[in-house]
Amino acid sequence: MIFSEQVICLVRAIPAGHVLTYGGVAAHLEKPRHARAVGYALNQLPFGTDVPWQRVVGKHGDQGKISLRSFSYSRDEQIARLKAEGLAFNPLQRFPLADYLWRPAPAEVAAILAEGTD
DNA sequence: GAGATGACGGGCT
DNA sequence: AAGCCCGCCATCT
Repeated sequence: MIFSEQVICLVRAIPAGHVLTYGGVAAHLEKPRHARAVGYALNQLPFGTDVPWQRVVGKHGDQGKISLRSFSYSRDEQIARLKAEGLAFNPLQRFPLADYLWRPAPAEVAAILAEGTD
């Protein structure tokens, strides 16, 4: 299973109402410096995919932020989806990561990746 | 195989 | 506080 497949597999397992940062996804895959590669992997998702890509956000200190450099969906679209899942954004369109970060146990992550392998 | 690209992140200005 | 720069890596050309 190549890196981008692991990324998609893990992102699909993020529960509604929770988020992961790009670097966080990479960290769970035991490759903490692969944040950019995570973004690259999500970029390959087709429009209308069932993968909850909106749950992967940028990290800005202790705040989560939707700051896309280029993306087919609009920034508002991602924020709207997250609000629908219960996230409360600041006026600055940011939110405290600590309140919504998904924290799966390493064993749980391993199990999720194992399922994806099939 | 070498150079360019990108849904990143941290540090410095 | 907002932006620029640079290092990071998987992929694409």
